Amino acid sequence: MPPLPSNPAVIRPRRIAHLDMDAFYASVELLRYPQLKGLPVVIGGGRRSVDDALLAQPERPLHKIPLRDFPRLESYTGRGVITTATYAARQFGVGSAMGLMKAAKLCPQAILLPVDFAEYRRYSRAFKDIILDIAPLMEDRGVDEVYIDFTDVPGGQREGGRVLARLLQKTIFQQTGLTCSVGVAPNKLLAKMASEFNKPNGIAIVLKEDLQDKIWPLACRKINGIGPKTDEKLQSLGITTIGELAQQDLDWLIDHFGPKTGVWLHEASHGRDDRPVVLESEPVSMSRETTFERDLHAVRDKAELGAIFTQLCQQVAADLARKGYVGKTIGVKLRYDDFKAVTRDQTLDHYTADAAEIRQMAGQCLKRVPLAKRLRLLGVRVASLMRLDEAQVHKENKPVAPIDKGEKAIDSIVIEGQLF
DNA sequence: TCTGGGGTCCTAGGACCC
DNA sequence: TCTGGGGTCCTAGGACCC
Repeated sequence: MPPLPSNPAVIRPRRIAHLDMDAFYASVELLRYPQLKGLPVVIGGGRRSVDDALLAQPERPLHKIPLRDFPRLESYTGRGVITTATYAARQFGVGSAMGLMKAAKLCPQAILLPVDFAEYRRYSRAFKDIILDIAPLMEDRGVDEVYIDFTDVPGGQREGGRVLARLLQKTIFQQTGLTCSVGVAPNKLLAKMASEFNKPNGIAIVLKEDLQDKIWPLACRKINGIGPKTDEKLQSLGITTIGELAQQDLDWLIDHFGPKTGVWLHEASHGRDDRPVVLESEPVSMSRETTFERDLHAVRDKAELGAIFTQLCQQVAADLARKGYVGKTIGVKLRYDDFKAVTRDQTLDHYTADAAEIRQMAGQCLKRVPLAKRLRLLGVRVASLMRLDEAQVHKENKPVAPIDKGEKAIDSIVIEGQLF
């Protein structure tokens, strides 16, 4: 067999960057409220408008609001969790995902700001547009993170990527006032780890030959994809660092973690990862869920639950419509007061984005779930999505069941539903 | 006064078809 | 008639990430 023709695009060593905004939500808030700089600030909580007091005086600019007018953590009651905490707040031991009530005990004087996703999304769009102008191969990984393929960007190979990383940092800071950290490496796996090395406002370059010195001493948990469960299992097997993981025999890893995870652990520990930078992707599902202010009972709180349920269905339907999708797998999610969760879903023979139809199907799913225990969360999900424009093409080819139930109001279905 | 909300991907069993 | 596969879809749960 003749040798395959060489493909320079494949052989060329990749330079992949991971760019991570520093303390993104907190930094955006500090642009609005610079008077909070250096203070313990916690962002989180539900939709209760803790900054009503601030907005109540529009003639007073935000940056002039005196500290005493900001709400404090100690006055919070509810089930929210911390989304972000500033460094000053972290000194007190509070951190991401911690319940606000618990945080209030550790640092009652901390200032509590509500999460303002609309504002964070604006800044997210802004910094991503800046990146796209400079380096067009960008993968969106959420509101504050991206991967960027430096390989073919002019200057992307200089100093291992440092020159381009510096340019991105500088431009983003000039245009938004926000700092970020960048890691550049031969692949996404290593780039992600590298971006943490010199936080905040740092750059780290990792080359293939740096594996032993820079990666192997790290805890296994630093690998994106090894979470608390896998880490615990690794620890129980006596493996703490990535280097120790790399020492393990592939067959031994497969025995303990299965073929897929076993191979992946082996590859990751050796710094190997050939995932491409993905520029565009289609959503798989859309959902809405809510945790109640107090646990609700399916029978005793039937009316309240029914109203919430309907609202969730309407929100999902609105999300689908706004983004231009239809779906055919409808499901519910419940979390009981003991925090155990269950899901039920069912697939239709046609696509829909209709609130009433979603409500009806979700109601069917709900009937298959035990409802003796009290509930703390209810969610509605639509999956198996298709873009609306494609769905319409399908519809022309072969007619599907009617999506529009017309004036058959949601209210009537709520009454008919017998859900609780 | 523990533990949000919105996602993706994987596994595993069963149904069903070829 | 019996046996054995493979492939795909559906469903439930769980790990993980931002």
